[in-house]
Amino acid sequence: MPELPEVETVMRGLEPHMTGRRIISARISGKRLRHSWPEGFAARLEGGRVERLRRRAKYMLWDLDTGETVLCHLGMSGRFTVWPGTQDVPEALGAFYFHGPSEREPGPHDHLILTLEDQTRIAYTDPRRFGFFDLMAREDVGNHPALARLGPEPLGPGFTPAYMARALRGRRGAVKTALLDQAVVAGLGNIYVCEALFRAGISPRRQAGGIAPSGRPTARLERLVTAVREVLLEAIAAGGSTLRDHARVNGEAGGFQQHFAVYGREGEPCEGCGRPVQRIVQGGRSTFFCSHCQK
DNA sequence: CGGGACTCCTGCCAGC
DNA sequence: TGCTGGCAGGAGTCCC
Repeated sequence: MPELPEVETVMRGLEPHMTGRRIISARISGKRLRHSWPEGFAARLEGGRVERLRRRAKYMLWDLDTGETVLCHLGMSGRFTVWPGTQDVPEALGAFYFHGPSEREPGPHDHLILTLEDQTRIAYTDPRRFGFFDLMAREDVGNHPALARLGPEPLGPGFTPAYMARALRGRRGAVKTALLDQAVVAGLGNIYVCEALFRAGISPRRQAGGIAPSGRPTARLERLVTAVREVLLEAIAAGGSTLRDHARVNGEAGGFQQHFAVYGREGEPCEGCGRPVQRIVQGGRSTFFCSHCQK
């Protein structure tokens, strides 16, 4: 699920339920996710009021009035589900994650369940356990190892053709691999890199440094920056992409997967030229592209 | 510093 | 029907 648009969708879904509310109970599965749970994690959340939700790249942050900030990454399969306090647990989701509205016993892949002061319940579910939570003083957030070396936000002012020219100059690896490097630009994943390269008409196999030989912006870089921004904004507007499960906190699917031009479409006709979309492997991960439309 | 291989974990699907 | 291998939206570590 989670690249930048999916994390943004989840955060927007959680915001109206969490912002301004106090956490009265936090329960963790105790199972190790990508990292061990921080010392005293649940106890340090309980009693805290959520002041603000933020996103940085694929990370979500919850600022609490205790002075601490929760850092969360969804990994590959992490998702949040919300049950507003005034509402019954939805039937379908209840069967899947909880055993019933009264019991609300956690399912096997629920790792964190919050209860807020108005009885809203928020569950974090993650079968593969590649996600993680951390907790730190708010002023230390920027120094957290996961955040300290991230590149600019692709939807922020720092992501420009001039920046990309400097960032890619001299890189000998493929441009596709460079765009997945969170130190180059923070928040892109496999789907949106494939889609952006298709829109920009750039071959994923092209050498990254070859797009910016002089370290100055080029027409290709202009197209790339524009394509990345457009694909992300469209995906956010569609509520993200849902491949195997729901991305949104109310259980509804995102819709952007309907708009994939190349991702997951090996063998299907390219919407530009009709030739079959190809799949190759780069850095151990699938790349989908059209070798005719992308040069 | 760059980059490829490998790793963590479970679920799902195609193919036999 | 049932098993097996491959693959999946991420990212850290190790090694060259």
